[in-house]
Amino acid sequence: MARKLESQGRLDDAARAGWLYYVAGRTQDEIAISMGISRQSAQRLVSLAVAERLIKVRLDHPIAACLEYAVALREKFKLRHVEVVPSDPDGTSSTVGIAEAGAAEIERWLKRSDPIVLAIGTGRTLKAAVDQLPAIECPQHRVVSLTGNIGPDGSAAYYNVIFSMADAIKARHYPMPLPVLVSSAEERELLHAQALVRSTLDISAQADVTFVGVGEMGIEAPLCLDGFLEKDEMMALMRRGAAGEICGWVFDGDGKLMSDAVNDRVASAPIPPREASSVIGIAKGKRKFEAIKAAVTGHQINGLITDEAVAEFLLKG
Amino acid sequence: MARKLESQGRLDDAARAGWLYYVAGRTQDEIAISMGISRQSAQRLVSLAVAERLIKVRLDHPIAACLEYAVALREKFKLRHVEVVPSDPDGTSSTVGIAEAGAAEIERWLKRSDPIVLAIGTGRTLKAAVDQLPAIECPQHRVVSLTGNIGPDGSAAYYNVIFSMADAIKARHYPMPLPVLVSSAEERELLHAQALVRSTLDISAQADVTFVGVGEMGIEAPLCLDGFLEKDEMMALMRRGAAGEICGWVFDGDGKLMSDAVNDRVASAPIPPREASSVIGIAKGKRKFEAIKAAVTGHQINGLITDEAVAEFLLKG
DNA sequence: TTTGCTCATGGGCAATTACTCATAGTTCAT
DNA sequence: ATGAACTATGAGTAATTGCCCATGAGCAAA
Repeated sequence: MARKLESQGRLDDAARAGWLYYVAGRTQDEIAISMGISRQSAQRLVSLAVAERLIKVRLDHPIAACLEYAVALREKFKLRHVEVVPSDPDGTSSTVGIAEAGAAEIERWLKRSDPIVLAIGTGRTLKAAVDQLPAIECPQHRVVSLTGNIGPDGSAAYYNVIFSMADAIKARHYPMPLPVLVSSAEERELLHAQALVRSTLDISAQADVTFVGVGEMGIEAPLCLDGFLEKDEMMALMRRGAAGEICGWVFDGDGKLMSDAVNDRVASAPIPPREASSVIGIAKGKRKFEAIKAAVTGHQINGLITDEAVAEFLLKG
Repeated sequence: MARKLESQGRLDDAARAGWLYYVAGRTQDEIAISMGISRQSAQRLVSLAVAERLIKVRLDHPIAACLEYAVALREKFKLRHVEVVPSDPDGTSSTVGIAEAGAAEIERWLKRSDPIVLAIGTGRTLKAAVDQLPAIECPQHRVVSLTGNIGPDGSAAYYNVIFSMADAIKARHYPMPLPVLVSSAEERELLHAQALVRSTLDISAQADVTFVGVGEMGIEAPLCLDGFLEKDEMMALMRRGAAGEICGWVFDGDGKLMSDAVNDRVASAPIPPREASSVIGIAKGKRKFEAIKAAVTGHQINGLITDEAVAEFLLKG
């Protein structure tokens, strides 16, 4: 009884100390004096108030929700790095917000003074992110492309990510003079045997960090729009369970790379190992929901930069 | 890049840093590393988040002493709702603590799903409370001002409570384009006859809950500081027995509205009926002792949010 | 009464945070 | 272009806080 009252009184004191500290903004010394206790006791009361969750802190800013999503996603999918940007309610652009966040993350890596190998995929989102990079000279790093920069018609690349990037940061760069998809597995072997391509592939395998887009399936998918896949090929792929692709590598709903004729024709470098390096996907948008979910589920990527809408979807299931 | 965007981004960063510091409990060093900035910059962002009121702290614990005071006050003055916050021993601010408590109570009403009419007075304390409100959308409610928002010199309001509030909660709002005091009873009638003012008055009479400040008498009183009353008018009022005012309505030591020339000039809406609705006063401080006592004694208010010092005073007499 | 346990306390110290100051970069008016 | 005014930055330092530990009070069981 007395014990109970005592500890009740202690909680009251904790509440009072916590109030004086967090709400009134007094120092623990002042609190100690006004409550007639030692500073250490005041400190204990304040931390007790926190431990007992008497003190509720909340952040009144759109960012708050994003940060909470990020923590939850990192936990749920065992990711190394997650960034969630606020969704633009009526934004139609698929790159606004996310591009800036992607650029900021790329920049963080570039600012390192020790030399790193940075691998880059392709796609509209990635291009938008790279376009946000400021001109910072990083001659110590190397940038390597995972995917070819040749269009299906033999023309130069659509989303010329690596050249834009190298231009901005003045680093050595290793493009891949191939299309994303070639006509057969045999052709791929032939092309990959070329010395130039060979060295690019070797470097890509050493990547410290990789940034890739995540492509969805469907007749509006990048692979179709850019002419690498015909509509009927795409439909067939989807019937076989394809959920999305990264650098052309098609995976199913569990995020497993498919044993499929299409994957045999992918000329891109393999996605660098997720165990040893950071592979960060940059993607958002309703159309990519399933593709992103599959990618994180199957650990095709171990980092994700996305928006609130995607985060909600991923946490819901 | 636009300056606007820059400072927006800075607030975002501040929010992020504040969240990491207060909610996630990281040190400023860790935050600095993860955001790629110096420790000092991280510290600045955290304090910016506090300064910009992005961080809201509240104490979720009825401190025994305060709770006892509250019960005793509710009993003694037949009040519907009493809240007592701890006094800050040597705090000079007249709003610290009470503003958060006021905001929490306002929030409780706003969270109701059935539409209500919420009436609001004016004053520094009320403004401080409203500034603590988070952004919650309550389009079902209506907010009406009891007092004018025009200064004695014709300028816009001093403590623009209702606009701040409407801004935070996105509800329909009905301000009153009048000064607190006009020159004569006749002018008041004339102004009150205007259609716009008329409808605001009608709505205010239907208020489900009302939040008001309690003003004291004296040459330091709000009415004087804000220029509505000259010093000699105030002195005369006090000689005639004035003890305090709510929305400009002056009452005596028993809390009875005075039959006085000054009250004939008050352009505010009448205080909504205490029998049918909650009228909650928010006030603390030694200078307001007598005014608050009169207000609760005469049932000008039937709810009170105040601090320990006032509670002790009210219970002593 | 003794023993053994729990727990609050205050001292001391290391970690963390707040603040001041000098400097470098920017803006803006001349 | 030039310089004043302003702002952000990093270093350095003082203030504040967090934590470990030895101590002793309170209390229940032996």
